[in-house]
Amino acid sequence: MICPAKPDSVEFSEKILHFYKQNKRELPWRENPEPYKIWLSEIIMQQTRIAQGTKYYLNLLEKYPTVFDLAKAEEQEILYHWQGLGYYSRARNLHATAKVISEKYAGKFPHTYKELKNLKGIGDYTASIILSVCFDEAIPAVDGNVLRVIARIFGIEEAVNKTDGAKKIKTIVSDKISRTQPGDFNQALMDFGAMICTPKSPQCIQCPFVPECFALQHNAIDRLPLKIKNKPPEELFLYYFVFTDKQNRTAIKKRQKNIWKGLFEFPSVISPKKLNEKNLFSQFHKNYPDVPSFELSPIPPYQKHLLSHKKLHIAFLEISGTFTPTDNYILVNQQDLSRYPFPIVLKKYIEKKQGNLLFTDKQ
DNA sequence: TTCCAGGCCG
DNA sequence: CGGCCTGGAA
Repeated sequence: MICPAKPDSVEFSEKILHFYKQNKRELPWRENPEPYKIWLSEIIMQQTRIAQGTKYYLNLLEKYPTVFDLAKAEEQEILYHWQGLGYYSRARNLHATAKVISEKYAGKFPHTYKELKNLKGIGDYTASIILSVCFDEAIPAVDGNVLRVIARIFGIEEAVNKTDGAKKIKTIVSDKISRTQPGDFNQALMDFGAMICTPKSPQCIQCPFVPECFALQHNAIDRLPLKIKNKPPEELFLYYFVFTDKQNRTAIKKRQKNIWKGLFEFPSVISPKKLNEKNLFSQFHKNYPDVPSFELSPIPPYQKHLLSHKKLHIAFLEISGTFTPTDNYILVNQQDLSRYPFPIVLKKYIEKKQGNLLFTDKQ
């Protein structure tokens, strides 16, 4: 007896591929998908909106047309081009992997999941998308969009940001994935999630899965996918000391660890609690005993800056005086600050300050 | 003003 | 499983 193919499996894949054919987003790295471009774009697009990431993709591809160019570059230069994109470990890992690809693999990306995953910055999702899009391997690439789409259509009640829920979803996609066009299938699911099955107010009116969608039938669109909330971020007070000496120089230093690792910052005092001027001043001199004493002006208003796990309150103290460089501090001319990679809050502060300087110069 | 989305690493 | 960043939406 002949066993008919599971109708729903064929149908799911056909529906999503049909959607993709009609609605595929035209993205620069999709035009002619080489592994280098797919990899570069995927690393950039992790945790990033397409609109923001595309600018960085085009710029980085222009600066580094091949994996060899990227491998040859200085890490600091890559971080410079990465400024403002956040999650800077992606840029450091990008560089490390470019070196491995160009040296160990002669510039060609490996074709196995295991080898790809061993490369820094390439996790399950990115390995899978490279394999399916570039090498036609039928392996599911599950990103946040896919988690949402599958959780809704198939009624997955487990939290999708926990191992159980994610595993369940991966199993479903493994079953549904098109064996003939796995790359298109994976990208189709993500586009569908980004365009139709959106986090808030999804466009169910345009959805081809209305008849079978669990969430729609059970009035669970707002409930699914379930996510367990993280604990609220810890508060942190960050005091930056922006020195201007007689030669118009400012002290900066590369961060060695934790937040913004690899980027530059000013001498600082960090405290879990708000400090008054007296405590701040003594804390500063404890951190930098060699720096001559100076007049401390009142603490200016704090700027809030939210990270996923920390709530920063930042104050910039502008000091007229000399900073004696200790450990890795360097003295940089004010107008050259923009050559160094800074976190976005500092970059904006510097730009504003330089704008002010230009303005006062013209007076 | 707050809330939230989005993969990888150690 | 906690740490890592930013900008856009609510």
